[in-house]
Amino acid sequence: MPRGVPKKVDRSLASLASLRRLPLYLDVCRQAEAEGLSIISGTVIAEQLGLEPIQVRKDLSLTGILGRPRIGYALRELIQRIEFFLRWDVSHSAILIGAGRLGQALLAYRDLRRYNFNILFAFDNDSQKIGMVIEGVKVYDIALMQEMLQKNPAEIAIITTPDYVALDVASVAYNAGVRKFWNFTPRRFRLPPGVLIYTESMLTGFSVLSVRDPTA
Amino acid sequence: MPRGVPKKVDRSLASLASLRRLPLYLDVCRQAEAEGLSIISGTVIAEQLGLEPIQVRKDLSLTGILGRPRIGYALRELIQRIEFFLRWDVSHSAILIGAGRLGQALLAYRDLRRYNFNILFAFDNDSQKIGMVIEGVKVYDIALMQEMLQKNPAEIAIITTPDYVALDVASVAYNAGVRKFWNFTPRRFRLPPGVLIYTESMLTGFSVLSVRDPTA
DNA sequence: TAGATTGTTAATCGATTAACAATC
DNA sequence: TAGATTGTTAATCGATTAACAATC
Repeated sequence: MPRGVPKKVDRSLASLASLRRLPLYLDVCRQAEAEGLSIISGTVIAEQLGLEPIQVRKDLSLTGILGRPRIGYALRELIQRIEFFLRWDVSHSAILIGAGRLGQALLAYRDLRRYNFNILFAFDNDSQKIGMVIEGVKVYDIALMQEMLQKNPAEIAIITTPDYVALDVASVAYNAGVRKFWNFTPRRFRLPPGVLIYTESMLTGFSVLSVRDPTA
Repeated sequence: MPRGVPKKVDRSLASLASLRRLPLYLDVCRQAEAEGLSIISGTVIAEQLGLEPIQVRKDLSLTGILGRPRIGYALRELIQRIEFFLRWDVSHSAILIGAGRLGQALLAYRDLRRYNFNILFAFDNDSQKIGMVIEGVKVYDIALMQEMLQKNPAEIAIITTPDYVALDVASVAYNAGVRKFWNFTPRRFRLPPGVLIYTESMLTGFSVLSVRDPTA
């Protein structure tokens, strides 16, 4: 195939499934690089993840990278292209709503930070927590959220409140301009069109674990 | 279509996608029941979740339920059939490895408890935490894990440790007979065949939130 | 060179959606 | 009854996998 021809990167071409696999490839690549390698083949990536090589190649082609037959992909370039494709090369600002145990666990999640996920502020309604600094992030009174968001726009709102207030706090953030929500409560909610809500439900993991047979 | 004919329930027919939607239906049904309804149609469920009615009907048929044209499904029966299909009608025993903030958040996750997810013990290597009782679950020295597991078999091991010990603690649990793992660390690991590992990675959510356009 | 790996085009597979008779 | 909803069969859609020429 012709080399040196830049391919167009179209993020809308990526399926949800591909989007979920790309971080896995990135992880394998980073580890390989840490081990001193400078080149990696799709076959090797596939092997480490228990996937098919063709699937890896197809996914990687989304990033526009061109590999060398018989050799593989240049590691550094591949890492950069995956990060670029996922937009992890630029900062993503976020606020955390609900500074309980789950929220605090997220504040401490190293990999998010490493990939430019920046939590600006945390909010809570518990006077015990207000004023605390957790993992370098200060906790503010939730009553100040709308005002603070208007002064400091954030791309993403993380919702780690009790579920019965999820919609309320999300609505406030929405009114202050937030259009992406990362919902960790078991309650799903809807907002006006033009909003992206990604819900992490523990129940999906539990359903897979209870139904699937490990020996199958 | 013929009514009163019992349909066979085959859990292996369910795709991962269907398995993820079933808890959503269950949630809608429980809410409807709480509101005093005794019947619900696939159309209404679909509407509340923003899905297509045909998809809901197809998924629900997995549970073997038969609805009535023009009417819908009997709520109580539907709830029971979904719970049965997901095996949430029987208890699932688990141990928690790593009683940090994330682990504690899971101990407090009400919906898991409600669906018969039973965390028997927690383990940690922090002497500060050993002996504590969190949400009714006692924290033991991780050195006791293998021994305690052999006396009290658990179906699932939840891994909420730092990532660099994930494989180690999983191996111990594996040797003590655990065959299902719920991995909350960003590190993927492999165990011998015949093991089910479900990994919750925050990076998948982040990748979707950073790439997808809310207005699209 | 020989042979492994890439990228593309085509085939397969599986899941979603459409169509529609049955029926409450 | 008329019309909404079910369950099934068929069609469509999209993702995965296979095949294979190009090539390092």
